[in-house]
Amino acid sequence: MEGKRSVKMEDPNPSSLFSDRYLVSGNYSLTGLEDFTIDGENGSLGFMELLGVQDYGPSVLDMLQVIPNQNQTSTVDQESSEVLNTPATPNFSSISSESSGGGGQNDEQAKEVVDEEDDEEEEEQKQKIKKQLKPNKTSQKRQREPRFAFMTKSEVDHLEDGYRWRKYGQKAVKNSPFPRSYYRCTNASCSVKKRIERSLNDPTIVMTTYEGQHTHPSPLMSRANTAAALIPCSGFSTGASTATFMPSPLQMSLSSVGADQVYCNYSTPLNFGFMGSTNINCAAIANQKRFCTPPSALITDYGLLQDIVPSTVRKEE
DNA sequence: CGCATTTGACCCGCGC
DNA sequence: GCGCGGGTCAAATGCG
Repeated sequence: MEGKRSVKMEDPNPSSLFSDRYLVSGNYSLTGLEDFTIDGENGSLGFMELLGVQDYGPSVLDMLQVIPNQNQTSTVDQESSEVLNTPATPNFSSISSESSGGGGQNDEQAKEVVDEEDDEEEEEQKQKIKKQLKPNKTSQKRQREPRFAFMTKSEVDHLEDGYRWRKYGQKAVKNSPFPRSYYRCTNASCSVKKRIERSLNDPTIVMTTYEGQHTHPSPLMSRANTAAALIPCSGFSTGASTATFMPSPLQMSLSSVGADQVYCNYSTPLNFGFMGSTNINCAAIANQKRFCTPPSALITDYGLLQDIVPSTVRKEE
């Protein structure tokens, strides 16, 4: 276990570090995985709350909140306020596309003959089914789950976060050479989605946007909850310390991902305590850490705050 | 064989 | 109304 390290928010050149759009007040202390707090102006859903992790174990991010300035993010706030109370409704409506009519064809040949027509009819039927389903889905304006985005300086796009994800889509992003990937939680009863894309401003930064709340514990968490919580990666105490705020150039990313709240983490979200295997986390962190900006002189006392906001990212818009 | 990924098609909302 | 871009679906494909 490492001793606590305290860091004052105003120490590492806050004017350039933190966007004026994201108000943060108070001091926070950096430790392995505990006693890390950042006080915003108002309380709202925390990252882990939205992920539904808070019920399953201790987390640094339980106490971490980044509150956007309301003036600047009013549109986002409005949207989020619309959906915050929306229960997570599973999207898995079982549609039995089997032809209800059936019409038992005993004769194979007759079946083949009819197949072509059936194909068209089936297509039409499918279209009808779709159209019938549409109003149910869209009669009400599609409600969006609260979103959380955070940024991670990482070589790999898809960061291990303790949950299992299934990729269901990928789209090219306008004005960006990097595609956006869409993932859905593999748990059948869980409708959480996440999007992953690389920052246009800094390709080494991965923007991960979570949408919805997990309705189940992390698969890894259930196995290695205690171990992960008790044995932080001592070699990379960045788990807590890298949670930070939106540098100016990346503010654009906030709007692009449509997140309600944004966490910025230039190391990795991997060792946030709620994660699973410590070994896995450490390895991943070690791998990703190499892409962080060297922290120069502040690494001892200030953790990796300079990692958090590399100078290259702090350029003006 | 089961599950995950890929990828083109489709749908929808929004701005003009 | 139309076009564009974001988001999702689902068949095809890959992989262990």
